[in-house]
Amino acid sequence: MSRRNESAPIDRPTTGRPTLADVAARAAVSTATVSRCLNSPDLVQAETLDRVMTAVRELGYMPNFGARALAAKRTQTIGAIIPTMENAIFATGIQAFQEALRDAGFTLLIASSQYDAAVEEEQIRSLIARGADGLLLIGYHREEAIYQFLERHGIPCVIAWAYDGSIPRPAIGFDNRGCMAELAAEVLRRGHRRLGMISAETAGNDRARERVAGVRQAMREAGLADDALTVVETRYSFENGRKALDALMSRSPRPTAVICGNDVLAVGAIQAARGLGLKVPEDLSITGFDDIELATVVDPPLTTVHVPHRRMGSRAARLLIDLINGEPAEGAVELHPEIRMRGSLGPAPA
Amino acid sequence: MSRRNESAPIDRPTTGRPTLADVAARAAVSTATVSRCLNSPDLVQAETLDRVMTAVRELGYMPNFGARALAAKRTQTIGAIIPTMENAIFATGIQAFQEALRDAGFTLLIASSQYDAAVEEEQIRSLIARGADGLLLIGYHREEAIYQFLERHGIPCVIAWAYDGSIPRPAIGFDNRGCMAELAAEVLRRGHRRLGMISAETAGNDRARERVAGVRQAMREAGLADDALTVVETRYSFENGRKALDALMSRSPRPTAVICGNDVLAVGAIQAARGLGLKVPEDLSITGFDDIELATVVDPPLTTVHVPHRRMGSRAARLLIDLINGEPAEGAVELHPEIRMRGSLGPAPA
DNA sequence: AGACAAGATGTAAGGGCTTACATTGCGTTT
DNA sequence: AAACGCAATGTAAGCCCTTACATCTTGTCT
Repeated sequence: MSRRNESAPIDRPTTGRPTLADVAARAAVSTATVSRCLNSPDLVQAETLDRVMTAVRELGYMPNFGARALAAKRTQTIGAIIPTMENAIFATGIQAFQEALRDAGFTLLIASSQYDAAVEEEQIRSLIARGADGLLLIGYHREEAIYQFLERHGIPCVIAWAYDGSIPRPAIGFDNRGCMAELAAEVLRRGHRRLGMISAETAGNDRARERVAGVRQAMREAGLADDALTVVETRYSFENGRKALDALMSRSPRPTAVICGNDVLAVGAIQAARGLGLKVPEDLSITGFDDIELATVVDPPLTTVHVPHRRMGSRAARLLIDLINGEPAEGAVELHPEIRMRGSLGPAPA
Repeated sequence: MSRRNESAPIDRPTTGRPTLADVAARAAVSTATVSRCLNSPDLVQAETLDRVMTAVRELGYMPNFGARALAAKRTQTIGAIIPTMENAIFATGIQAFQEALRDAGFTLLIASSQYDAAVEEEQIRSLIARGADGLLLIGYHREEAIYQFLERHGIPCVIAWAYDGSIPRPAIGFDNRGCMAELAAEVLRRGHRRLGMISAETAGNDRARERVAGVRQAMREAGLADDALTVVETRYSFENGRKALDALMSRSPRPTAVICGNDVLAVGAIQAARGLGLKVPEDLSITGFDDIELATVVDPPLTTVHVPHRRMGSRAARLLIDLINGEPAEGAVELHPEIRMRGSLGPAPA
């Protein structure tokens, strides 16, 4: 008679998922002890721990997340809602965010809102219903009621990809307006006087709005009239960048430089310019924003604003975890992107 | 005295999330009725329904996901584990998958495994612990024990991005080897006799392995010796594509065509070729695989295999939902990608 | 009018886990 | 040797839902 047979509990169910009770029975301890082995192993004697963990392994036991969340009122899960996963803009930052969370024992749940406020709201509810201990959201702009809702539920929330010192909310990001103004100033310094801008849709997107405002600000500072700028709004995609550039170039007089709200649009714009037989930057300068990997892959490489995505992601994680643990968090954090001068920006044609 | 005050329950807790019981009290019904209003509204009288839904709204009630999962033993949630979110390869397909799921009332949970089998396994467990009703996995290759584990737990699972008629498992994908063989045949037809290949790491990646096998198959069929092909393995990224091309070109004799395991590597390769002063396709032909949007953005545009990502995603969703509902599912589905001939492939230099 | 079916609602038993509190068994202290 | 404190473990009360079953109302049929 093998010892293994002896120690197997009589009534071990052979069907369905094993539960804490099954493990407890097999290890001949109470469910409380099994729970402790799993959650705070230092409270339990080495020998007992060993016996329990063996049983866990033998049964292939896996705690039921729902039950655990119900009993413990926390889930070690945090949720992030990003506008889109279709392009690389958020990928790097979120990746870093996830890595930092994992190091701290948290799991990340990601949802994408397609830049739609109603979808975002639904997803906030869904993530909270799923027991998210905290949330990462992109940009400040959303209905006040949502913030109140989060507050009422005691769900900490960090804003990323935007920074506004005047808003007292945990955030990590950068001054979209200021960065874009800086870049636009560089463009103007090169003699460009008629500008085009391809922006993301500004409705419900404060980052896009701020970037447009940044260009206008630089223009005012350079003494240019508002009508020296033509703005086209479109959704992020190569294809839309192409179309938008065609639209800008069909106007007269043509702009000599086109500032794009992000790199994806800028790459589309470069391609369209090539299609029109325009040389970049000799005939037309084009700039981007974000500095995704693609920016150095196109020809000519893109002059753009380098956003420190990885740093933003990992600090967002730290910020959020501090908030969840009730530790003193550092409030809003401002990062300082730098302009990367590359081949797509040149002097205005004579 | 306002009616509102009258109808408010005495002991309505003012703190924390409202529960079913709070709603029930406020609407003066039992918790069972509230539950029915939420889950099968047609079982309940219109007037009662109205009263309950009003209470739900007034309290901002939101069911607790964990409790619901515990009680109902299903979650209307399905999980997907993809190798990476860093590039666009899976983005489109997953997007379509998610949309189809949403239409059917399911929520998608996404995890990324970084092409690491151990991470994938951990994530499978985590998704199941979270109560996923079904799973989407990429490619067939993983330990048999994992499939048994899923079976034991009764979790339906669909494989995507790969199709192998000889494996009796619900799947939707395409014949990676066959498609690549077809493309390679086109390359050979143009007179190329010394080939290079930049592949993803083949360890634990059956799609990558199959694609390499496809190239070899085409070569054998054309009567070429195995050593006419040099393969470099690397992880997916522009940067790695660049380095790999440099490596291939430092050999002698140089290949006249480089077949890449996917479009991201191919774009990197094109860029590196430009850096070496090589003209594509006059001096060197380069091909990709996937036909992501980027393929038409580079210069020259990429000859590649067009994978119908959206179709694959939405049919994967249907397949999985059928399995979950115990309906007769259609087993493995084979899609037929087409080769897209573009500028990056030309005749072998004289 | 009485019997009965069908529809609407209520009652209460779990579902798997965590954790406050109770119990047990030691080694120490005096 | 009695008293005590502490470490290790057990007991059992929830956490918030869903749902089988019981109960109560109506309306219909004969």
